Amino acid sequence: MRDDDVTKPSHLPTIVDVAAEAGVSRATASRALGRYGRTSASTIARVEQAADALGYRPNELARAMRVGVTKTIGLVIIADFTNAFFDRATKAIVDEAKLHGYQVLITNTDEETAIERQAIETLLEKQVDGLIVVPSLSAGYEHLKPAQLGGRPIVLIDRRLDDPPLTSITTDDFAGTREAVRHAISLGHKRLGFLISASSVEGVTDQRPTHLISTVLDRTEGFLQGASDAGIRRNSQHWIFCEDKPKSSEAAVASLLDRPNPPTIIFTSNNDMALAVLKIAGNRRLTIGRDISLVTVDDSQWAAAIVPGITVVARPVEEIGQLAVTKLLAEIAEPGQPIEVVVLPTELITRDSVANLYLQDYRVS
Amino acid sequence: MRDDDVTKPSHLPTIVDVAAEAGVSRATASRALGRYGRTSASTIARVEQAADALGYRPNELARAMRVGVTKTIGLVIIADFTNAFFDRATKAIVDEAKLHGYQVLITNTDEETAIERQAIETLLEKQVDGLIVVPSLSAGYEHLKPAQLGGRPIVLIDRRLDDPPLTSITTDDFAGTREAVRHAISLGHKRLGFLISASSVEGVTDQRPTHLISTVLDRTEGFLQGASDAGIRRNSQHWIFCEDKPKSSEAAVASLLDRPNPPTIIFTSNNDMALAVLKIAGNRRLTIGRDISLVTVDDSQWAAAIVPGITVVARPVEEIGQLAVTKLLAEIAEPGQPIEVVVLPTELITRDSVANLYLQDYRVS
DNA sequence: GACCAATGCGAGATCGTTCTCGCAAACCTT
DNA sequence: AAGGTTTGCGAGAACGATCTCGCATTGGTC
Repeated sequence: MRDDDVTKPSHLPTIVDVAAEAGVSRATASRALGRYGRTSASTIARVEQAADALGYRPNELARAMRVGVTKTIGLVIIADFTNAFFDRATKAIVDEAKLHGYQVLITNTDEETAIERQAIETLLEKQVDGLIVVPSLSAGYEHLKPAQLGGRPIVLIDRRLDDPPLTSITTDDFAGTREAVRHAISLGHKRLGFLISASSVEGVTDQRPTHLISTVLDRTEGFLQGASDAGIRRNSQHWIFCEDKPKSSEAAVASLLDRPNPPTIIFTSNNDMALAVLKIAGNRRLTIGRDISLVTVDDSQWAAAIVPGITVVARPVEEIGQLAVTKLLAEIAEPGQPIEVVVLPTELITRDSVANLYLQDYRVS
Repeated sequence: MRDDDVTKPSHLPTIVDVAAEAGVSRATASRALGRYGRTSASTIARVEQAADALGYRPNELARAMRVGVTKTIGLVIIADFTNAFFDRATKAIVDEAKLHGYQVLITNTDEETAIERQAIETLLEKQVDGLIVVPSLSAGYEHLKPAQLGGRPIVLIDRRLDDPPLTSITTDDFAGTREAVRHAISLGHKRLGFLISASSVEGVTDQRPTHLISTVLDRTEGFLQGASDAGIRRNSQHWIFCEDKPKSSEAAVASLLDRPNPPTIIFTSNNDMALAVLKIAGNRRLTIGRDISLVTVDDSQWAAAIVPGITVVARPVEEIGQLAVTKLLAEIAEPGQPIEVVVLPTELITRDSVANLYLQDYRVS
């Protein structure tokens, strides 16, 4: 470690410094460090010694430019890391990528298409090798078409898209929610409330929005199917669509509860909305799992820990992240993989948030 | 939009293609697009037209190499995005960075120094302009010294470090937890339980570990000070150190509760541990805020929504993230800023998880 | 000793930008 | 009309790596 001939003060050592130190040419130094071509053992040793004497670190930018590969993938996710899904997915993706020697450049759209478009643009300019995106709700997805991506592969998570056909990793939310509804019905619930997140909506509405992201759509259809399978009449189903914000969700819960013949159970399409139910129930001194029941999509630590435990439709979030990365890297390594729409199964985890009405008929109003 | 003269099938358009299309030189095209130097209005128009006819997107790698700036910062965080702190911080950092035209390359160490060192190495090779890191517990921090960083600025969050003196953004956890203890004591609590996260520990122990990260240390000291201020005797303080894992935390809670003269309140040093308390309390049919009280550090959505609401020492997490980014960018823009140790205030948010023992003396065993 | 193959190494091109510099044409100014 | 100044543009170097190619040297074979 010859620390300081202070000839060039800043200026990080480059490969030419290493070459000079070892008394060889740039080419030889590169070959020695990169272990390709033919180099004698002795010069390899000399170059390596020179390299760490100087504290040489290769400039990945230069390398990337030459070889055309950055070993970086871009992740475009909607903003809410507080959302139980996206933080777990992010972690899984970062970890899995690292396992394969990739790093991830992360951006978030706030569910806004303009930002998403911009984010993808920037990522592409930074020459990411591929993209993982959860597409925000939008009319047009032209910016996700292969041509716009400069041939760089992309995989979608959480939500599928029909128009530009793309590989996506999703879950069978239809079956999952249908199962949840069946479970509730088997416990005697007949008046069902559905609290559906719809970012396309302002505030709260009974009207079904024109456009729902696939995840929400599947959940909605699952609820519907489960209910109609059991012969639940349409007027015993309480649908309500609301914006994905605490205020709106809470208003929606309140309005559900204030209806004549209110639901005995509320299904929510994500964790944040489940919290809204908890909050309003708490305000009204209603006990979850007794006075009002609750099932939500996505498991979380708190859902398992609190009393009563919340019954959930659990999705294999980590698996989604891992699969997204492996599929993406496969396509990067060998372009031309078939487009794949992966649908993973969900799991109903029953805890204590749905009351057994057969054991407490007297309580039902 | 002349879509396809299919002369060169792949090969993204570069600036020479744009120049050719516009009938000017590379230099002129660059100048026109980059709006520097002198270029006539008409050629600017022509070049721009050519650029978007071709769908030209600058290669940020090449640009970065030339100008020596990547507009990218590296974030090295410990793994747990599920941890209420780190996911919020990440979001805040990503958002704030975007606001300034920066993107963030994210990696996580699993609280392991070797991984942290490696992660920083990789980030530096990718030529990030600066680093934000939450240092993992470790003996040596040589890899955080300026020399090892090639002069690139760094700011720490969540935890401060004494040895290499570095700019850090932290909170006054000492004062925060002391206030929490005072609050509990004012409500009649005299037997205090402290559940302290210590990643350096295996399982559960009463012995104070040799090394605690600054955050945990401050909280510990704060508890201690609060207790001794009120004259709480040492043998009424129940300390327990445990690994930051669900299993260990739950074991620690159980062991606390099983002591002779068990604590009436448990302070936990993070959210995950608070969940452990909730869980064990639930198993034992103990009601939080009545049979056992709870205060934790860090607010979260669930802590506010559940019944009873959890009293917390809230930290301004988003502000930490924002400040970290602004300080870092300031140093990037103008190196030589003084080292700064920012300590932000916390806020005690009282909800219903700590029982008022003066109103229910009869319940105290 | 002559020929051929194998080996080790260096010169130089390349990736896609930016930016300095100099040159020519156009534009004043007197 | 002659000089100087401005303006617009292009040639070419630079950033820091990789990698092809060819040249010299070595080694082996008959």
